Amino acid sequence: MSENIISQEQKRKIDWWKEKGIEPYGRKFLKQDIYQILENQTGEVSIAGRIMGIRKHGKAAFCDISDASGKIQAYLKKDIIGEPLWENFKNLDIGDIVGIQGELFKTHTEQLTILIKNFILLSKNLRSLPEKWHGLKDIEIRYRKRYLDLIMNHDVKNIFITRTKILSLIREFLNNKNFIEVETPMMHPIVGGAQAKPFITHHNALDIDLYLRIAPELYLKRLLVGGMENVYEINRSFRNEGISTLHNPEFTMLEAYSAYKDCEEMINLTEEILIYIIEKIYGKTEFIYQEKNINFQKPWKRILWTDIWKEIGINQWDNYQEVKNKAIEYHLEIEGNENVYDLLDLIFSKKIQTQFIQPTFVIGYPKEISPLAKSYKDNPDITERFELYISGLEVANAYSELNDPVEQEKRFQEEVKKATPDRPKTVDQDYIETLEYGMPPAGGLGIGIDRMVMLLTNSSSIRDVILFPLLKQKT
RNA sequence: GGGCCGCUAGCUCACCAGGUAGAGCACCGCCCUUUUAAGGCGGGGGUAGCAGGUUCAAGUCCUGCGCGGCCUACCA
Repeated sequence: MSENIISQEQKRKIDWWKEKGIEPYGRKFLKQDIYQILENQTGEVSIAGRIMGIRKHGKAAFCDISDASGKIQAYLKKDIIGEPLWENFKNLDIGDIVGIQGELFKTHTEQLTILIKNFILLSKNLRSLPEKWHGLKDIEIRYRKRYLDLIMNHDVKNIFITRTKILSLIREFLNNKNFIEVETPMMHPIVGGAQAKPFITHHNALDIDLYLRIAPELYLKRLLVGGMENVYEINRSFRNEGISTLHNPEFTMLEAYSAYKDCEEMINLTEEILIYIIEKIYGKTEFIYQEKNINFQKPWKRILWTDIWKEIGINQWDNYQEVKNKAIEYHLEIEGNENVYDLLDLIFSKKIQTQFIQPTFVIGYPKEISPLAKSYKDNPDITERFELYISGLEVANAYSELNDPVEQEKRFQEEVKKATPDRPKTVDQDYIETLEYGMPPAGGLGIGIDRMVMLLTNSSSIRDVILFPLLKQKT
């Protein structure tokens, strides 16, 4: 891909308009939405939009005009608009933005068309649009120049409209349940709330390093202490890790917390939210993702995390040798320095998770990998936590929140022992102090919005649901 | 980070036994007043991602680099 240079022809055209005394970049124009016109089908109309096609026929021409709401054909006749406007028209190109006034009629083929009586150039396009038939296919250009992707590829626009719709539906659902939407800091003095490498930035006036948040969790739970019983945030988190079809360095998460609830109630909430959205988007509780039908009719499958290991023949999930043998049996690549949790995660992500096509709650994760979750009363090694898998993708993570400050401090200290330079860990004393004031028992839920949008728009890459995914700069 | 693939006109793509670059759309000129991938005739436009190498000769073969895609490794 090379930076294209504005051609002599295109410069000549700009000059042509200027010489005519017409500003090629116009101003406010009173327009109707094309969609409305297509609905009403009659009368004098005024529209504005981008010229997507021109078919000239001697001293007449057809144009396709498209705006945010739709696309309509316009017909131009020299003997109606007169010589001067006809000359102007000859200096329009595909891609120009114009305002048009005219009257609706139907062509011989019964196509609703605007008979142009007057038009005005509102913005000159100096670069030729991608090819009208094949459109813009180059994936790199589609991501780098998303505006072209949106102009040329109708489906792409729909994906982002659906994304916005999903976000409104989530807010609508939670607001109706008396949840309060809040905004918490994006810049954190201490890394917390998840296991991930953070981005580091610096505040000059305070002369301190700050971390872009990897999760909002600890701030949202401070709000539980403050008496907000149902809170949520939908916003970006940042993780300084690899980029893939499932990972973008900045991504959007929903985190919701509900006081006096627990993990089990978060399962209900998760089911309700998803079904609410899916029914509003699809009008039913199932849809196709990547050629597989996914059915959200309740009850959704539930499986205990500990039972997963029994099912594949591991008697003691915390028996390192037994787990390692299984990993070897599966021909998984291991380096030797993994602990038992690493190996379990490896087996899970390679061999187990991909099988959970239908919505599946995996319930009861070990304490060691769940530092913010409350343990079961009768089993201190396992926490009241679930992850939801759909089509092999981890979509949600939730648990009963640990609200015991003494226990939380111990857990933090264990985490600090696992810290690496890449993944700094600090005991968040301020958070411990917050818990010391008393946090109500609560359930917390996190949903990866981008992945959910992927599922609901049948997108195979996270880049297809993020308007401007991070790409390397071209040098 | 590793593996595979791609990068040719603004866009979509050809040419690939190495012989000095083509088509369609877009753009320009002429003809055409109900087309819709409108049509007809003519025209302009390319340091073939970048840098080396092999060769009489490289878009084509080799090496390195850049960017991207897919797979793979870690976080959601």
